[in-house]
Amino acid sequence: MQKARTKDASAPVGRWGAREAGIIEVATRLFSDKGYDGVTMASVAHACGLSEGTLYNYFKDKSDLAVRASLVAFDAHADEAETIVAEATSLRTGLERLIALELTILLEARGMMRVWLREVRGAQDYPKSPARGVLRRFSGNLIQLFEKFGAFPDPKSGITFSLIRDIVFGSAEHVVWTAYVQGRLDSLDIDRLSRDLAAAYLRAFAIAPRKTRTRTNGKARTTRGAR
Amino acid sequence: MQKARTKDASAPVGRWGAREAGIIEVATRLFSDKGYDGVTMASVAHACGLSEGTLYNYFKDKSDLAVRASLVAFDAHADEAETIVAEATSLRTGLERLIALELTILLEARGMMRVWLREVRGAQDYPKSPARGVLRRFSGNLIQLFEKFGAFPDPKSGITFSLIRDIVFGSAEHVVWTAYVQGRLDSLDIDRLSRDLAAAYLRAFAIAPRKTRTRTNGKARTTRGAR
Amino acid sequence: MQKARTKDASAPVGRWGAREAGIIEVATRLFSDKGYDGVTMASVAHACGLSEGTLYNYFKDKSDLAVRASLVAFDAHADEAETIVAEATSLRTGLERLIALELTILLEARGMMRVWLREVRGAQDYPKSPARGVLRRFSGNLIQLFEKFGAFPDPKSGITFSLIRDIVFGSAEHVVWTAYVQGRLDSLDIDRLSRDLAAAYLRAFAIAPRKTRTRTNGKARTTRGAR
Amino acid sequence: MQKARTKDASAPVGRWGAREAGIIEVATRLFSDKGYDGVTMASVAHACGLSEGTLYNYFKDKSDLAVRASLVAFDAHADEAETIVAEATSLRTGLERLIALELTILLEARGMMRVWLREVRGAQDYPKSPARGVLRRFSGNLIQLFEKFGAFPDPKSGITFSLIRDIVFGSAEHVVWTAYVQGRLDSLDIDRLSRDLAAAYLRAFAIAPRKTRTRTNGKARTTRGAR
DNA sequence: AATGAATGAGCTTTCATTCAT
DNA sequence: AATGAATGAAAGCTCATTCAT
Repeated sequence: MQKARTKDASAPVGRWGAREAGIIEVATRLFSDKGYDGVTMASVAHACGLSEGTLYNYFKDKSDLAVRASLVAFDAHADEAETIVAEATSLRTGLERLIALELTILLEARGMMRVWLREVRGAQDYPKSPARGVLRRFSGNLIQLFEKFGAFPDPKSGITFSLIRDIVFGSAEHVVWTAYVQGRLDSLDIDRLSRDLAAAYLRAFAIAPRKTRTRTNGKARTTRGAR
Repeated sequence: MQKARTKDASAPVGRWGAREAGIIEVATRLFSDKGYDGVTMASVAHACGLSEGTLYNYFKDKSDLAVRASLVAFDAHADEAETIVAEATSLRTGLERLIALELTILLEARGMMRVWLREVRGAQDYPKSPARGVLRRFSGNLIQLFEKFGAFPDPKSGITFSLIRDIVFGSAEHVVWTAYVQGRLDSLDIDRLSRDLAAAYLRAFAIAPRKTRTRTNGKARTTRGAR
Repeated sequence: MQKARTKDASAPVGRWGAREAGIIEVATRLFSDKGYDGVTMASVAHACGLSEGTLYNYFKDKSDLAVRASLVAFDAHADEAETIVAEATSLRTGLERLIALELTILLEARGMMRVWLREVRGAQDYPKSPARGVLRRFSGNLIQLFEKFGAFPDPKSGITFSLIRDIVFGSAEHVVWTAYVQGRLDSLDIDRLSRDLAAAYLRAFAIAPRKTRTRTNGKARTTRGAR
Repeated sequence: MQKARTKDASAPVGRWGAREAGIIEVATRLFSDKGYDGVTMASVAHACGLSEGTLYNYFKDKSDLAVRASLVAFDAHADEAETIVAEATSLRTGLERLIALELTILLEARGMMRVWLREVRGAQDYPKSPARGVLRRFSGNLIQLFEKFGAFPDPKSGITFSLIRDIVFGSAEHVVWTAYVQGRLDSLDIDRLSRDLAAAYLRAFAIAPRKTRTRTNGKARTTRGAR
């Protein structure tokens, strides 16, 4: 799959990499706008100022291009998410920023998510490793945020980190989709939405501090402690 | 295939309806599995044991087939949802059952939702009335459930009914999708999941009784009753 | 080709003939409006209040229907032309009326002419006899009109009856077609056009009286002699 | 067929143009023989030794192919007509040559006229400019010929330039069509026919010199002035 | 005779992919 | 490496025709 990199590690790779990166950048924009089926290889080539055949020197086929573009996109997003978690000074603000990030991604790259889901997660035979890794890195940040602040859902509540992830990401997706379908994308107030959703989630996820963390006031303000 | 007009005079309609219903049933399964673009008219015809042209005796075009299939599916689901709301004795149990219904639908017809959104809601020229009506009837039930029990989100929380709908449906979709991708569909415990989610939502949606309702003891079992 | 007429010569034939005539009438209207390719057997059946299969009890196939309809139409037109010739009191007025008839036919049944040309005259294997006969009868009337008044083109002019027929019919066809394409059909003044064209033709066709007719003063003013 | 890009740098355009021209040539022949509906893209491709898809690299769709083929044909013809008018030394000889040209065109491309009328003049949305221009250039030459020699129909005769055009073109079309149907195409004597028709038309169109032209000796006899 | 659902060949068009240059 | 013309397998859809009832 991977295009045979030249033996020389220096410039050629860079050159080559630059060309590849350029294609991916263009393709990402197109996929985001029009979705997988709405993009033709010809349109990608044209937008790159290349010929169709050239694309096949860099990517095995259309699916490969989509997958690689997805990986790059998600990799970047995962980096942002990581930064958010690292810089977070409270669970609440961190959560707000993660939600805002997710909403922004969906807003800007609605189609890319579909591509990801369809081509990456959907393909059984695709080597899961890189995709898995990136996805894990991305959605894992949400969990790490909670762990960073020693916030764990009460086992009795049935809420798991996995469920939290589904709720946060699923809700965001549906919110954006609904807005899109109703033609309200422009009026989406991401900041406000993120705050409201974060607050709701913190109420929802019966959060309890974990013993490992030195929590003086332990049990009491679990929910509130999330502030 | 078989003409088989029964002797009974009213039968033809039934027969014809049966054929149509049969096609819709097959198409629903295919759309659910593969999505709109993944299904060809030829594949539907083949799966029905019919020729391609025959489909066009029953459905104007592919979009019409998808829309009609969606309507049938959602109509049935809307009926179920209505019953649930009507029979609900508490907000909590009603919510649990609505969530369970949604999870079940998604489990059985994952792709159909997409088809609906794409072909029905997306098509500007399609006579909105039936589609709109069905959709409203379906997703509206969630809201009606809350209203039935006089439960309204606190305006200060930023939570609206629209947001509630997005959270409930979006989360459900993502939960099922994740389970599907991870091959855990069979081990989904819908009942437990529904209970846990309902409980989380009731905590999340800062519910307050509404003054307009003359329910002297009102406040009592609204927010708290939801517990 | 001909549908097996029932043995009984009386009513059944009439009945059957009436049904057939009805179909032809409807088909003629449709062909005239939309042309051969613009008409589907289904549309004919629907317009007749019949089912598609029934048409095939009366007509071998679509071409047969078109041919038979053409024959009927041209037969009727030939009758009209015959009447015009029979009633004509002068070459000029007779010519005017024949031209007017031709223009009217083209105006009302533009598509039918095409059908005739395509399916009847174009088909090599179709038994030429009936079609040939009708056509001869129709276009032959123009020649008979000239003969009736002893008007024969001067052999030295190169003008033959065949050429006269081509000029008269060809011009009419082009006039109507041009008007149609330019959307001026409604403003066509058939009477005036017929008069002007007839006059022009009489100037054009160097007409000489034939000896057989006792018209002593014949030769001189050909144009005027045409009166 | 053969890729064969010549070494010459300017050649590619030529080559490409040659390929396109080759397709148009083949298509023109087919359209001429069978008419628009009688020609399938597959048949064109096959006749070119190309695959169907290839046609779409050169032409947007079937209509585009027909239109472009028409334009090429009419453009060439319009050039010829222009030359004839420019070189004409008398109305009579010019008219004879224009008629001969028209007869030749129809002989070679009977069906193309229909395609032109249907696809080019019939299409409202087609950029009228090139098509309009070519058509005007072509049929306008007939009128310009008359104007060149100061020959204008007598207003009282009802004959207009538009009608002259219809008569000349319509008659030619019908003459060729009749000959075709009767299998006499080979025996058409175009030169003689052109002379006879031109003479007839000059008798028919009550031609008068126009006052605007300073032709004091206009000498009255319009018919004769046309000589 | 009449029906009309079923057929299936055929149409136009798209597009991922290949390969000679 | 790059090109881009050529490919050909689908796709959605239409419609004349058939045939069991």
